[in-house]
Amino acid sequence: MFGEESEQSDLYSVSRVTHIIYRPDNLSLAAIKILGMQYQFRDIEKKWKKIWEENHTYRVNNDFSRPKCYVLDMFPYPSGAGLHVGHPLGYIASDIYARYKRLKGFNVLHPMGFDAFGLPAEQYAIETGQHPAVTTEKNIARYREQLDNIGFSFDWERSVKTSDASYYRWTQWIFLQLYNAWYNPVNQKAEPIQTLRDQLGAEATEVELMKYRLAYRAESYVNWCEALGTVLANDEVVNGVSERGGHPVEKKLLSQWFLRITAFADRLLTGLETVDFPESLKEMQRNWIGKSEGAEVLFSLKEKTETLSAIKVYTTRPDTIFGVSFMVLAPEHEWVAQITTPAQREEVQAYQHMVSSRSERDRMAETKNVSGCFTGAYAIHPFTGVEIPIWIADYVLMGYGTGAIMAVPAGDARDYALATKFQLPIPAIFEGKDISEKPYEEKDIRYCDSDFLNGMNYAEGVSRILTEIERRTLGTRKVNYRMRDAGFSRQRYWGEPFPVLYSSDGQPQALSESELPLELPYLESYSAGPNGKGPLANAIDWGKVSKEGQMFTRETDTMPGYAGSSWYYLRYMDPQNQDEFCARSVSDYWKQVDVYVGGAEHAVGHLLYSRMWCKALYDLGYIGFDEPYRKLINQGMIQGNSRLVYRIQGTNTFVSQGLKQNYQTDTLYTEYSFCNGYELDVEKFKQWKSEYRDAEFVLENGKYICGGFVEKMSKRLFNVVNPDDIIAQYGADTFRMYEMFLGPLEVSKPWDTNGIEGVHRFLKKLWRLYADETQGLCIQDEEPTQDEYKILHKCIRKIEQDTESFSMNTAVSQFMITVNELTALQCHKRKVLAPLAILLAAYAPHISEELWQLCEQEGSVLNAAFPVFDEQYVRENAFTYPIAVNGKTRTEFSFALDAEVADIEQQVLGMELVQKWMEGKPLKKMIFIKGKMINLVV
RNA sequence: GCGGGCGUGGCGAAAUUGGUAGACGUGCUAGACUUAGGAUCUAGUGCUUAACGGCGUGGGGGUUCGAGUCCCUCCGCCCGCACCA
Repeated sequence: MFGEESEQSDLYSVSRVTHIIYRPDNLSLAAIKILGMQYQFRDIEKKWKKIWEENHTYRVNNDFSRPKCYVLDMFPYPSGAGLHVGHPLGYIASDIYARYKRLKGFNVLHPMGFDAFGLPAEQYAIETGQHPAVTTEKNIARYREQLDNIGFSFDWERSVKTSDASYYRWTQWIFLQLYNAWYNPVNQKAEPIQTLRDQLGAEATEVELMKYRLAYRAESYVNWCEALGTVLANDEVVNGVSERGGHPVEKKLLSQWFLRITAFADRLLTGLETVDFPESLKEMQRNWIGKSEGAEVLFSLKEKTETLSAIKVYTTRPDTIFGVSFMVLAPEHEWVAQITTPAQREEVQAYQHMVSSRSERDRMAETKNVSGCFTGAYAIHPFTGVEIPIWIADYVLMGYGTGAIMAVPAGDARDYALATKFQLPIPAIFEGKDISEKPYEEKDIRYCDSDFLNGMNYAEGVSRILTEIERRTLGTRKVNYRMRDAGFSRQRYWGEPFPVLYSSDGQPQALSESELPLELPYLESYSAGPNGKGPLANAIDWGKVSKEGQMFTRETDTMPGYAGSSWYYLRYMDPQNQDEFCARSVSDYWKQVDVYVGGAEHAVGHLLYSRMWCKALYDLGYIGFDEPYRKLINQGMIQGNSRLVYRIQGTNTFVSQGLKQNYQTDTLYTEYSFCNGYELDVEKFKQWKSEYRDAEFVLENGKYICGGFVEKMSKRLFNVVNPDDIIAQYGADTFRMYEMFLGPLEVSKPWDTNGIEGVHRFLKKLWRLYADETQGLCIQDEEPTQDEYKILHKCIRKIEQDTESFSMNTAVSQFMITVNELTALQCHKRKVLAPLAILLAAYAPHISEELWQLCEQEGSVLNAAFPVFDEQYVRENAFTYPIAVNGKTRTEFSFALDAEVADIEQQVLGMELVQKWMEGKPLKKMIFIKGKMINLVV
């Protein structure tokens, strides 16, 4: 029987954590009691903040003897707007998890830093007219202050800023490693460029090597954004406009640095199977990588030219080759000029001009209408020998496959559309499928009019045709990826300078490691340089370097925002290291990030790039793992709850929402903070803006009721809620618990200030279990009853389960239930309340510490161990009623804890009834809940 | 169009993963204590019915002793991708 062995102390005093986080030598217990017997959250939080800071409570040691846990948040851009209540949501969840794991005895790495380089910081600096270095520092200070308010357990001594030279020195260093490496397709890994030199022999030129380097320079069409004056990566362009600011983006041919991420495409794909990411995010990455398997097939030209004898197409449906009735090239394809007949030249050029003059956006909008133009040239079908006209059309993209396709109108919607529009033949090749209205794109087919494929199904057809194509050397199997190499140059000031020099002939030359960091020069003006160059081009002196008697110029572009964030999780492990980006022995200890919490918007940007960097560093032997994040959680957004008022047109009179249909009104935004729910505080509103000072109001039931809806939290919409205000009013502990209570972490939900009262009330109620407002401490030393232990253990189990699974919302509910139950029993017993204080440590750390002291426990709650859930007790009290044991039972001991004592008589009665009903069939097991039969196993 | 996810009270949401649907919190309604209360406490609160009861997890169908949960189908919403051959 539980409770008789006097082992209760083990429930909470097991100190498996060896290092002492805090010992309150400097505080007498008497002094603590005087703090007041009301829940004085301001004093409590101030006090513990100070103690934690003075004692470096959250300092993390690289103590290799202990099991590790790495809990990471996506670090923020320190923007000028500061934090709103939505930003810390994920941080709170990860902090709870980190604190919980610490109580469980893990050495927990839980750092925070700042992604200080990049476009947003520079744009903000431009807007405010200050130097980015200044605004960044200022913004960071503000972020830091706001974050500290919330009571996070970050080890700030490990903090990184991507814009610090001591940090970007290593960003540049990794860039050089990528530059000095290539992807060996035979070994399927990145290797030092030397192994390529060995293969190519002594005559390998720099130009040739550049075609293999993982960081390489090439001339290519890139996304050029005129308004931002810079190149953007594919993931920074959304629907044809820039992600930042929504400016138009066009294709421009430029010489740029790229990362050869495509070399890792297959591993980025297969690696997804080894990590615990949300399925939707994995799917996004799979789509972005866009692997497709097919074949490249050669179609000889009828009229061969000097340089071109055949058109190479890429297809994923080689099985439909007998349905080819024409071919299509991308309009900008270099072959077009070579094959176009004189008769068609004018028409083709007009079409090419039309296509190239359209913006990305126009082109996207035009997806419904097909257009195209005949080149006059013909190819020969490799199997039938039939002549096939060659067209150009803009639905064929230069950047994918070979930029040329074989058109099968019977099986492809776009080919079908073009064929219909220009009355090209649509050969039927699928038995019994009607293609008079639309093509047939499904794969449940049998072929007809397809020579040796006739009668086969899809699987047989594909296999046969591929064999045949390769046997006749008409082409090869080919895997294609939609993903492109990542543009790595930005014509910007606020980023990492490239550690390269250019000789007079334009050849890049890497700086040596001893020359790092190449510091970003301080510029007075960071406006764009000449000829579409970045601001660094204005730093004339900086840009010229004399070395060993030769003149060099520096790269004036900088690295993109994602450079620094691609490896920061490694720097946290060993942030002070002057000699390496991270010592191998240290990264071998911390290894992967165990839990990474952040927004889904980084799905195809940061998360792909950092996975690629990780793989490259792994291949080159710098780290011992090739996936950076073991588990990823996407927290939802907290949305704004906008409030609207209705002004009668042409007046300064505002009418309550319920009455507005009687008037002609304009709808205006008002501050969310002026409202209690939907009720407007009229006085606050009047004082808001001078134009409202004399405003009048038409009320309903004496109240002004606002309209409202949910949208993005933004200053512009007056729906921003600052965590500082909430914390000033309710305290950090209430704020933390409320954000968790709002709903599941992954789900987006609107902020609602009203609901916070309930959580605050809970903490006050909790406090009253320990201390009475009038009579002071009320903790008792009596032995708890069985019921009281039940309540505690139910809570231990639930908090443990919920915290492990990031279901913080139900964990908070459980705390409320527990406190309600203990209050009802008027339980003030130390042996229940002390472990309860520990259970709360992860969620509401300040009050947890305070309550622990009220229990007159030595040391810090953060040094205690998580209470142990007593399985034995629960097993012995299971209320299942086995008739016979056979196989699986649905009843676990977990259910039994909640059950009231089952009424045995009722069970026996139920059993008799069931046996009657079963008419003698063998009954092996019955399962009861509270005396009611609910399941039998037969 | 393709892919992923979702649909439960006035609202945010629970539901031991197939086992008493709506825990917990808000909101609302009473009441207690109060000079007062935006403090605190107690009770009630899915719909319907005077009551017994009946009906309830987007609609319809199915599997099962039993379905919010599994299957089929329709409807609605959200997110991602979108001429990728």
